[in-house]
Amino acid sequence: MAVAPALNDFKIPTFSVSSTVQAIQITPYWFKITVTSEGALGPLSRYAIEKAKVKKVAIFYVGDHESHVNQAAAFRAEMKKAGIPIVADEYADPEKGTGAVKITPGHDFNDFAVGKRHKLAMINIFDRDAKLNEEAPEKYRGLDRFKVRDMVVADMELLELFEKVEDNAMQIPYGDRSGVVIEPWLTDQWYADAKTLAKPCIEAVETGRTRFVPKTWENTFFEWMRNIQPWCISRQLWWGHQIPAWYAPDGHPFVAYDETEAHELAKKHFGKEVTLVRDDDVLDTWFSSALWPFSTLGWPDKTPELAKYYPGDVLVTGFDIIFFWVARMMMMGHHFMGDVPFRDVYIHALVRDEKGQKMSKSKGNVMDPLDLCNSYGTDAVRFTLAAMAAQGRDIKLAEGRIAGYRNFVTKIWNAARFCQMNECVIVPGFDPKSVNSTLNKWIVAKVAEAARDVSDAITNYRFNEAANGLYQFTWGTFCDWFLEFAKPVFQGTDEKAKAETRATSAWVLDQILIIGHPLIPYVTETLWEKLAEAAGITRAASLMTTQWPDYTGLAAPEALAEIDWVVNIITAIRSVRAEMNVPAGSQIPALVKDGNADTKARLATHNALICANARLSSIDVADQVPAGSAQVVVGEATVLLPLEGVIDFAKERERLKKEIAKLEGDITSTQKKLANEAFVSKAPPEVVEENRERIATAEAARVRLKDALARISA
RNA sequence: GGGCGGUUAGCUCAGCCGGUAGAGCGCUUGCUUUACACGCAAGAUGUCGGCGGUUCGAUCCCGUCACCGCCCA
Repeated sequence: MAVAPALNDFKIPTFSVSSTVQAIQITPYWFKITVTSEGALGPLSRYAIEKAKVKKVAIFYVGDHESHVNQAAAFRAEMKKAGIPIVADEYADPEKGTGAVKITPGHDFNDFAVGKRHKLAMINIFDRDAKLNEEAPEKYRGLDRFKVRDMVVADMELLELFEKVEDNAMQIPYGDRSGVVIEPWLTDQWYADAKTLAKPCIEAVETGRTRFVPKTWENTFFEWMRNIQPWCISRQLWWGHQIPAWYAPDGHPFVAYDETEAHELAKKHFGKEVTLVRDDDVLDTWFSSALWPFSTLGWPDKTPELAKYYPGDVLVTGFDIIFFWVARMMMMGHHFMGDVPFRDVYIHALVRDEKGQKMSKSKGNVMDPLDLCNSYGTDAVRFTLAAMAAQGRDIKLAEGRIAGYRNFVTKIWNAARFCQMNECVIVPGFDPKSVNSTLNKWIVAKVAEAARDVSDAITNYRFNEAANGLYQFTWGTFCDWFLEFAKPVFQGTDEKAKAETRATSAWVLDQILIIGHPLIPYVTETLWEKLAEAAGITRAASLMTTQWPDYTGLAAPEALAEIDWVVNIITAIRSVRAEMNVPAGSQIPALVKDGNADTKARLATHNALICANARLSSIDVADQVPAGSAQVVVGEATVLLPLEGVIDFAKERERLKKEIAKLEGDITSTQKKLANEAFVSKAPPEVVEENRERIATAEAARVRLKDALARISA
């Protein structure tokens, strides 16, 4: 064993069980300790009864301790006669009780620290079942701690030394599995020199050789590593790596690589062969686990895997593991490999239960991911966790969220089905740069944008943004608009356009699978295979090992502006229809007034598309406004829906007034801002300009809306 | 007691370098539009915890208070 442990004085173990601290009412007992004829020193506070059986308690004073001790000289002499030391220590609080308190260094963490400071005897009064041992007065030996507590009270009452019992809330640890109060218990343990091991790890984080994401977790790491205590590596379990320490008959320990070496050491020490007994304890789980980054790669052999994969790129883990695993892996990595085990440490959110409680196996409040997967699908669960994995925040897992993302997975499946029905088959060698139709250029550019967003987000460990980017593109852009716009093409007669749009659709779907794969691996991998099958091709690789594509050179600003305009005009018309309660099924004509050249051209090009999606019988350019039209402003133009006899014009007037009022509110506040000289002179010019444009746009729209209002108010 | 984080729509949560707030679910209204009702379309909803400060301008920066949570002692 290369990390030579030192036999430490003591450890106060809790048998490696996890415990929950509960506040319970316990009852400090007050006893009268009458020492001499000069009188009682007074009741000792917080006299935890089960510890009082031992004669050799230490009692100490605080504050003005010299005078206290002098005053109590007689008491002190008496205690000394009984072999009980009195010490002065800051630990006792004179504000509470009498300022004098008995301590039991062998049975309390704080008392242990006081005991060490004053070199007091550490007396253990329990056996491993928490029954009283031979250190206790004879009548208590072999009896259970709780029973003895009652007996001591009775005995003290008999001696008329019992003063009172008080209620006092205290934090008591209970074993999570046993449900029993856990008692500190003195045993010998092996320790590793954590301070030495920690030093290079601290430096690694300071110099950025290991990086925490989010950065704030550095503080947690530093705080712990800089104040690190010796690491107790002994565990009293029946399984695990046994501690490589052997004891001679006189108790002298030999730490060695194996038993043979231990014998050699013993022989050197004693000058003869002796019988050696190996320590029963096993190494702390974290000790063994800390070897993981390199032991899994073949260490201690110098394997090619070790050379290639050590150090790793990233460790993904929870913050509660920073103390345990992360720090330990770094210690061991540095010690054995001379380098950090990983470059980045991504601290992910902790998934809590619906009450915000940390899930724990021993607590039994774990939401079984398999159950969730059975209900919603594994992709939905995985996607939900990614979507909620915002940095620096815990996740309270809500099932509604999972159901929502389950729908998303279904949506992709249905989109693929739609593509299949429309013969959108993968065209080998398809070049997205080569597409001619504006619609196809538009979606290709949108793919590039979405892929870049998702990719950036993943690179920066912003998985929620990656999930959101994929979702918005797939559903909000590809399904809601592109496929809808592709429908007339598929049903049309322009074979050339049909072929290109089919090929483009298949390509886009493929890109969704690729960029979506890290988040929803199962549905994407399945579709990846099915789409290839349908196209009669063989994929070069499974989706999992497919290269992330290069999407450079796919931008198309003009196509983007053109189709975005189509989207806007359709949305605007739909909105008016819905607000005016135009029956969803009825096809109505529309007219466009005051459109510029661009608008007129786009209107001509996309006429059928707009009609189909806005449920229009026709849409044409018009100079005249028919009486009784609902009107909506789209950019510089106004769209008119002649609805004489169909709609309620009082309602339409209200609608227009409401929109005008909204615009006027905006205009007023922006004007106010621009009237502020300080703003104009101090704000960045582009911000000032932005506000000027805002006001111009709003005013233009207001003019058009007012016109519209005037037309139907006559 | 020390440290860290949180408080944003009914719920669960985003919001990067200060420039008039977003998502999912839920809700309202209307849809047998031949991929999808796990759907489509349209909509409503916010004193960005309170109070001060810095700034031309604060959900964002600073201070402070309140409440909630976590870690350590």
